[in-house]
Amino acid sequence: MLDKKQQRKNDIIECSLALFASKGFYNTTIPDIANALKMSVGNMYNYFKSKDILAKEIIKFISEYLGKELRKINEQDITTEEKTRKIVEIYFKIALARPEMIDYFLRIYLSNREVFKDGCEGMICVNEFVTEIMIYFEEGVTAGDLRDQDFFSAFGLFMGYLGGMVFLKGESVLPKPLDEYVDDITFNIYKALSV
Amino acid sequence: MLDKKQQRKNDIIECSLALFASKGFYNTTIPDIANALKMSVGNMYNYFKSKDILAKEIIKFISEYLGKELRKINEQDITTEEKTRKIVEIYFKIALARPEMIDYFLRIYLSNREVFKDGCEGMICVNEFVTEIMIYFEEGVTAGDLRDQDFFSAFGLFMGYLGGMVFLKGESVLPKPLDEYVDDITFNIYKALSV
Amino acid sequence: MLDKKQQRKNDIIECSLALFASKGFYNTTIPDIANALKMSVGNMYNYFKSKDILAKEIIKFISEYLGKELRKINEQDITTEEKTRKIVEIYFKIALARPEMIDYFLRIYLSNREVFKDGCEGMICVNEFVTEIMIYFEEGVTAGDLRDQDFFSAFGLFMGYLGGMVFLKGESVLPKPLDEYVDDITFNIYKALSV
Amino acid sequence: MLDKKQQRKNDIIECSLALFASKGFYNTTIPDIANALKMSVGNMYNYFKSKDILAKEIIKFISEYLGKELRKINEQDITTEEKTRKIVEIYFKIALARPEMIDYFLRIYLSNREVFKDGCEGMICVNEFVTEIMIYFEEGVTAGDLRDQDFFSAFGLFMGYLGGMVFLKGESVLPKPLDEYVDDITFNIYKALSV
DNA sequence: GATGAATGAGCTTTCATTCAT
DNA sequence: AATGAATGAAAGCTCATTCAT
Repeated sequence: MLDKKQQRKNDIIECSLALFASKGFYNTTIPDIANALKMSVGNMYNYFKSKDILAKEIIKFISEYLGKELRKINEQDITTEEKTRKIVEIYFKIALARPEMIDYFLRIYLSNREVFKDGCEGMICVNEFVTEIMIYFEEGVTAGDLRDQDFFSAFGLFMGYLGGMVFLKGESVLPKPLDEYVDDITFNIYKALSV
Repeated sequence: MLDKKQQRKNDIIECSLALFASKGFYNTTIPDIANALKMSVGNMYNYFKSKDILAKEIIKFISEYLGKELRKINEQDITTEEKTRKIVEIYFKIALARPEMIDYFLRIYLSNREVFKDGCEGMICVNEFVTEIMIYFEEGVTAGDLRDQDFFSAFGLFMGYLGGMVFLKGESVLPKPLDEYVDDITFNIYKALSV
Repeated sequence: MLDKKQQRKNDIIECSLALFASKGFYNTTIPDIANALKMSVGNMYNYFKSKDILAKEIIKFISEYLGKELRKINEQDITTEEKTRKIVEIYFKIALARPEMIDYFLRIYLSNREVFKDGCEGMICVNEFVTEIMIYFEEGVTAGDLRDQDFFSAFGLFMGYLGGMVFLKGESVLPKPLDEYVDDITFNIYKALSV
Repeated sequence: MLDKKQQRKNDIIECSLALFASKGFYNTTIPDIANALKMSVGNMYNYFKSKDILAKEIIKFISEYLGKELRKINEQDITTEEKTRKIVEIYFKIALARPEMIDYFLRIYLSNREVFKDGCEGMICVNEFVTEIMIYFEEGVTAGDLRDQDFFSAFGLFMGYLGGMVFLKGESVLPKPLDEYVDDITFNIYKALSV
């Protein structure tokens, strides 16, 4: 039974993640979600006590997902430069295969402070993901590949850059598909961060 | 009279810019704005036919403002590296002095596609600002300072990075004030983009 | 204009007073009231910011109404016994002519503490009415007609008694019309309270 | 088994009595009650077919309880005046020891006509209690102690008075504890009702 | 140009009750 | 008897927009 309820929660998360990402938080209503799930509105509230709480669970879900992917890369026995490329690759791969995840991150989570104010202070709800970037960075420094600078300065570059590219993609202004930028971007990032 | 009307429009833009940036688009109501301006709700509609139109005028206003600042830099007779630094500086300076502008750009414009869909396709409403970055980049390439790569690849790095840092600032996770990052960031960007 | 808005507020108070008294607070909805007034739901909220606030305004309205009636009696130059009878009479008269007032007092105000908790602590919202009873009592004592006892002991008797009778009337268990009880009740009260 | 079921019904009654009295009928949900009893919502309905029915069973329960206490007094071989005092005493004693009972009576039963409409017409559900007051009154008259007046006139005085005092207590406006009013109140009531 | 009352659709959330297990 | 997920109608309240003045 526990499993079944958890499965249902997951369904709701996946479904509302897609809806929020594509229509925005305030333009997606609980009836919209319930409808898409062929579930009654009232029953939704048996799983998530409020729309805000649902939104927070989603970002945690995404952070865990991204974190796991990054962990796989961090665990590989490859050079920092190769890791850099793989991170760029996986980010764009996810942006392609599951665009709702990156979109949610960029457009819902980052932009609706008021929703995430209570319970996601700082980077709590996104901790799993940030941690892996931190590990990537610190191991790179330890290995003598990356310059030892303020972590956030490096983090801002890496993630701002990738996010920015996905934004541009979303605006349909990129002349080439995202994956054709991997070389350039990896090169730029590594050039910027390396010793 | 025309001037007076234009002045009034400007007041509305400045006021709603501040409100949208701090509370979000959907959490700022027309009565909120009217109230802040000590103006009647109905009268607001004599100046802007709808909330969405107002939002679009605001982003144009910001783009023009930022564009002008960048133009001043582009017009200076300094090295590309110096320009790079000055752009970083002015961006952070504005983020400090008029945070609502950068916030609006990052949290309202970039995140509420549905609002800007009709009328701000591509980068139309933000054209003035993007153009200056393009000029900076192309002149840098012409001067032999910057590598000749896809513009958006460079744009994404530059703007994604700066935006990312302001986001981090907003989340209060940065250990140092923004301006203390200028050196690092300028260095990283220039390192990434230079030949 | 001020007058017109005040008039409208009054209409709403009178109408919702009647509805609350007859159907109960929780069984009367804002749409019910709006409907009865041929007014839109949204517009109701231009006059009263919430259902609770409306409920509080109503009890103040009633208290003022009752207070004024009692004041007229207190101001008369008659014996305490005659005043006693007149108070009983006016109470029953109002219970007959405007039963919603007494009903609201007994069934809405006294029974829904949670609604009146904030803003009507103690007897604030009912002050006008209680004050007059207090005056009646103290003048009676001063005149040497009433025993000098704890005010609330006298107040509880007087008002509990009258309220109780109206309750019984509401339950349709009284064999006679209310006004035929005036003699008995006046006699009992005066007998109880007099020296 | 039957006994066990009856015991369970009793538990539900006691528990929901407390909840209704403290939070109000409409602010107490079936899940609230089920929760407090560590029982499932569905199972509650095996014992009481609806919330309204539960409410009616509760008032009967209270009436029986109060009735029994009064009966004990009526059966004693004491003067009417002594009986009067003992009734006041027991009423306040219960208001102190089991305030939920008196509160339920005053705030739930008397104020939510719509709930008790079908099944508790007149004073059916409260019959046990009223009967004892009637016996007290009639025996007092027979004994030559009380004036022979309309029963309800006397009942309203007695019960309205006591209820009023408990209301005042609930509003925290009484300067003294309830039991210190026993003398005054007994005196007033007996003075009013006696020949 | 200016006011603000009025509209009404729509939102989030609640809850008595049912029913499959 | 017991569980608790599911239903769905309805509640309080909001707000972009209109319009009579």
